[in-house]
Amino acid sequence: MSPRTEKQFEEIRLEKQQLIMDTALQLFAEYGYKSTTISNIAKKAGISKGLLYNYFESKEELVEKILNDGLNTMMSTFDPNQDGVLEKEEMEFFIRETFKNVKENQKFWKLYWSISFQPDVFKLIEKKIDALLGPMTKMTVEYLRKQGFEKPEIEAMIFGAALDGIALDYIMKPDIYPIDIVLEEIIARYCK
Amino acid sequence: MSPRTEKQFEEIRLEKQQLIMDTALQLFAEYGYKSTTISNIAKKAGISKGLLYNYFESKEELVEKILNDGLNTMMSTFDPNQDGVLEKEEMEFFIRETFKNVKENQKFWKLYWSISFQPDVFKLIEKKIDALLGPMTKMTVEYLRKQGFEKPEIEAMIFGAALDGIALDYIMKPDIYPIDIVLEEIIARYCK
Amino acid sequence: MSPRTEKQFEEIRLEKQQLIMDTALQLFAEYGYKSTTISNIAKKAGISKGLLYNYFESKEELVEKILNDGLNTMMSTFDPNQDGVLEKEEMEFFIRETFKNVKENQKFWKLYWSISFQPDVFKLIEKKIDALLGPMTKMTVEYLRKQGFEKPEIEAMIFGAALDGIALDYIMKPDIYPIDIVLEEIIARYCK
Amino acid sequence: MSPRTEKQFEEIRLEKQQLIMDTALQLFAEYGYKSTTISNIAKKAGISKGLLYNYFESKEELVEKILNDGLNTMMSTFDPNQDGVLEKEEMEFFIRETFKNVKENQKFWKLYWSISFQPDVFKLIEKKIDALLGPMTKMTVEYLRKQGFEKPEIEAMIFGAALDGIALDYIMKPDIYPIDIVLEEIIARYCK
DNA sequence: GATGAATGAGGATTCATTCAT
DNA sequence: TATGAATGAATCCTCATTCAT
Repeated sequence: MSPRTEKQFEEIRLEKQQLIMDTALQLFAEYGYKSTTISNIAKKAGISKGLLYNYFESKEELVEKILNDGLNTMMSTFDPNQDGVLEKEEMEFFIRETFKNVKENQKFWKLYWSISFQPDVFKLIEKKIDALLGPMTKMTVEYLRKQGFEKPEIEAMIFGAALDGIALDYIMKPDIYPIDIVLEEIIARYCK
Repeated sequence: MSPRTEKQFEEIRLEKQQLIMDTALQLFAEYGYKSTTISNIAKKAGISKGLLYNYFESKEELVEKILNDGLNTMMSTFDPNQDGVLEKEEMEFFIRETFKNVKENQKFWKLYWSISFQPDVFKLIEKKIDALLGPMTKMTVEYLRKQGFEKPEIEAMIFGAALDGIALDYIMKPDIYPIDIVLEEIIARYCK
Repeated sequence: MSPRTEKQFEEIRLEKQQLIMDTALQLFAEYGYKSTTISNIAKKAGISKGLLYNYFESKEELVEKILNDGLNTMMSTFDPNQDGVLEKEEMEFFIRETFKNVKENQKFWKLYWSISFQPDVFKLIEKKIDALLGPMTKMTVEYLRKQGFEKPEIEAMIFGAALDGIALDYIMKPDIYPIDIVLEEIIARYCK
Repeated sequence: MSPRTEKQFEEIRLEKQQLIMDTALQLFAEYGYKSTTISNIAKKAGISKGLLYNYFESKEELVEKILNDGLNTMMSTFDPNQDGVLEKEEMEFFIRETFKNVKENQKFWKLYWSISFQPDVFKLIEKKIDALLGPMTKMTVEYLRKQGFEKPEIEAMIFGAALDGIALDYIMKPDIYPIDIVLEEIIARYCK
């Protein structure tokens, strides 16, 4: 009879918010952002449309939060000790973690790539992406220089492109892509 | 009412059809397929919506034709003598042509990538893509084996991923991406 | 569980009810009835939506009670001795009281006027308004006749319109409208 | 078989636009702006919802255009020779025209008054109203001064309030309000 | 061939109200 | 008494597509 405590409400909110985000991510990844409707999400999550708007102000805010969450997870694996310098072990760790992340969060990556080509949605995370990519590239160049690569700037481009391409190819055919083997080869090539 | 007149009509038809496809591609690339409306296309092409439907049965058919055209262009550069075997010169030619194509048809590639993550649209060209990718991979593997790469299957994956990734990175930042230098490096690495 | 406790409960109930009505009136006046949501009211009053429905059965009942309260306050200033006849002093008293009321309850008047043009809401108080206006007009006519006006029926119309118009103009620009001066002029003209 | 000419299209557009505006005004006046839905308007106008948006970008734009049209009509009757000075005949003309307008366009005036208390809608025409009212007041004051009124500023307030109030009272009870008689009395009082 | 008015199903969003706790 | 999560009908608006001219 007594009302729920604040803590109980907080719990409900967190759980339901996560449920909505998970469901939305799943559908966004499967059908694309534009082709997924709020109705679809609500139905699949087993809630009403109205409730979704109790948790997210708009479809845009929903996708933005999903993207931010995913990006934060990814960021945390790059340069863990935050000293601006990548050691060989850190690079290997980063590659392994990134691909572990890609494997575990295929849906996020599908969404991310798909969003990349829809300016009206991509703008929501553009700044964050830029803030993320700049330092990563710089540190990668320095790392490759230290590793003795002759043209580290170009190599960084190729390295980055390879990672992007591998992730992409894997995402598109996860069942048949031999990602682990490819991954070991990349590590052997760049972290020796 | 001479035959010439009919021929002219046919020419006009083809020109207008091309105009519509060009305009649509431009908008699809800039705003995404879903965010581009038939009205936008018609207005930008300077024609009426009705006329557009005189040339294309639906928005889907329009994008399908655009994608098919682009894919055909690309296919023609791979294994030009159609003997199923890639020589070093052919591979170099293919890489150069592909990237020339990427540079010249950025819009097509943007559309292509964006479409890749929208199953309801991608299904329109899925078969064609698969028919294209299978032989390409096989031939690339053989090529790499001939070139003396130890694990040609894995190398083909990395090679393909690198090309994909480079194309992607370039498409997203065409103004700052040093595509020519990266390209020469790739050729040096795979066509020596 | 002494009777005092119950009385306190009752007091709390009344206080809270008043709080809700005050808050609602404020928002109705500022944003209009339709543009004010139950959520807005509850948040501004610092209570939950559920509690609001504990005090009022619906948004309509809430606005109805607010309007009734305001009208009752106003009625009490007209013909205080309830003899159906207006003396000069009573008329002056009425005018002064009315405008004191208008100045003190601008929000109520804003709501009242706004409601007047929304039949679905106005119907809630229509009867009361008619019951109020009929006698007022009649008594005003008699008063003006006694005062020697030639066409008291017409004059009553003009008199009423002037009061309405002044109230309206003041409500819309309360900071710059010289209501006191205008008021004295009206009194000078009709209560000499 | 041949397409409609531009002129024909223009005609259709003008007619239909007017139909929509007329229908909308009727419903806005009868039920209020917020209580009138786009569906209501479309159904009553015998068109589809979509078509309405072919003519007006939004419900707001629709009401804005209706209000602007009505205000323009009204403006044209004030100070017809545009010399910034009101002669007795001009004032009489203005009063007569205004009330003719009020009688003929009751719906517009109902909408106008109702809108006045909904800031989110009123803001659409606020500037225009202010630009209209300033000069009108000033010219009225000068007129009253010329006419020998002792406190022309105050009289202008009362005059304006009376006109507002009369219009309002008439609008609310058009069937029983003796507007013509009241009007003559006003003219007799202010244009002698 | 060419036009753009017209349709209507469908999508995002709002909000009064209910109800389990 | 008090809370706010939850509902769903209703609202504004969009857009691929059709069709009379």
